Amino acid sequence: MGRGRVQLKRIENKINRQVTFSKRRSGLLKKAHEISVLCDAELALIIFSSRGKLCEYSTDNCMESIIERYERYHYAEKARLMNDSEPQDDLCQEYGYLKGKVDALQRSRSHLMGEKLDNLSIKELQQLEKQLETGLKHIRSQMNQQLLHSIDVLQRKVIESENSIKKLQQIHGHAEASCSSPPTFEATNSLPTMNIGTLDMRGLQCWPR
Amino acid sequence: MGRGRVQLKRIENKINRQVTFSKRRSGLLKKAHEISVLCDAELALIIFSSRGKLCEYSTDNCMESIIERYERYHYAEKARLMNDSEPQDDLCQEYGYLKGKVDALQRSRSHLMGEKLDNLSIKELQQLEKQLETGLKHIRSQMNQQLLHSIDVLQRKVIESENSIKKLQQIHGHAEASCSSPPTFEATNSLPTMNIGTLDMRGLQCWPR
DNA sequence: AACTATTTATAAGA
DNA sequence: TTCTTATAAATAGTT
Repeated sequence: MGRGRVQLKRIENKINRQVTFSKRRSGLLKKAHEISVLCDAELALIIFSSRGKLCEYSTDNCMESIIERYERYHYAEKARLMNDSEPQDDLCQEYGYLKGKVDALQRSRSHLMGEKLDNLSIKELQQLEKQLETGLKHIRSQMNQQLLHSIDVLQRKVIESENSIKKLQQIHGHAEASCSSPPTFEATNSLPTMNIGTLDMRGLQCWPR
Repeated sequence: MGRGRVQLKRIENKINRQVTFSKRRSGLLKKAHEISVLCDAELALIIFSSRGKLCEYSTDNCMESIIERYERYHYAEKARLMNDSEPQDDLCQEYGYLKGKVDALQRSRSHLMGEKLDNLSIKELQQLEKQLETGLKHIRSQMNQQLLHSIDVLQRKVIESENSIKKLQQIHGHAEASCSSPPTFEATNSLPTMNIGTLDMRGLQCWPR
């Protein structure tokens, strides 16, 4: 794209490289955002320039959770690589302690994700099951709260705008009172049936993050 | 690009969305590769389709090291913000990195346990829910396997002892053949219905730990 | 940072 | 899926 055909090899001129990088980076970020929105995909993009500057994009602005999801996919391999990692010098006790902690946390975390269960006893598995069931309950309750809150906020907004419209109509007389009244939204506590699993929340400004 | 102008919003038609995703994904991967080569940049791209399929690109095919670099970049910054008085040597950096990692793991673990959910979006909560459900499935399947194995071991033991008893009876004659024969256990593959969820396993010595 | 001649990406159709 | 093609979009080289 552009006046010359592009050769797929490193641009040797430093200035050119820098300029091209800047242009293409913004293009790439734009396209990443587009596919994310258009196709409902979740994606993460990490770019380090040749001078080491970081630039990133991630769907919903949650890079960490996407990286985590990615690592779940490759968990087995990663665990293997981490297992034969170096025996550290003990320059710093705290450092060793932290390393152990990372290991322990990682083990605990994989158990919670239903991985690496081979060495667990029936009793431990039962405990884990109970733990996950409790966790799920909390998560669902939290989801419910957020949804209800969003609905509440929306209801208030609708009522507000309805009131504003009524006031405007009163001020301007009732010349055209019988036509083009806005649709109304019944503020009721009985929510209509909704499939939360497929509810599109992207436009909704949810709870304080 | 193409025959129509593109609206930046989710494509509602499922087929269209899928096709567009496929096309744009390859475009994105191509551009990612190009900027990487042309501008000597290091980059990582993770794409999850709306149906959860993973697709990835990374410079020099080393996703993990780029992710690690990314995390170090952030942890370093974080550490610097937290105590900008520290003279940073390598060990301290490594320490800060591990500390950040512990934080991240701890957060992830809490989320999996249904704790500290306040800062999660609806989307993240839904992801978490799905993750836990998958984990539970694995755990229950693992439990089942262990239980079936224990039962198998017990059955074999019972059959062995029955055989031993029969042999002893044959050796010692049939003087009292009609009284006090031991209860028999039918070695059958069709297990009786059992409620695994409430089965009391406390006395059972299960499989190698 | 803008401009613009070109190349490239891709939406729609087959 | 894959190909074709008209058209929108990106961008290389230039100002």
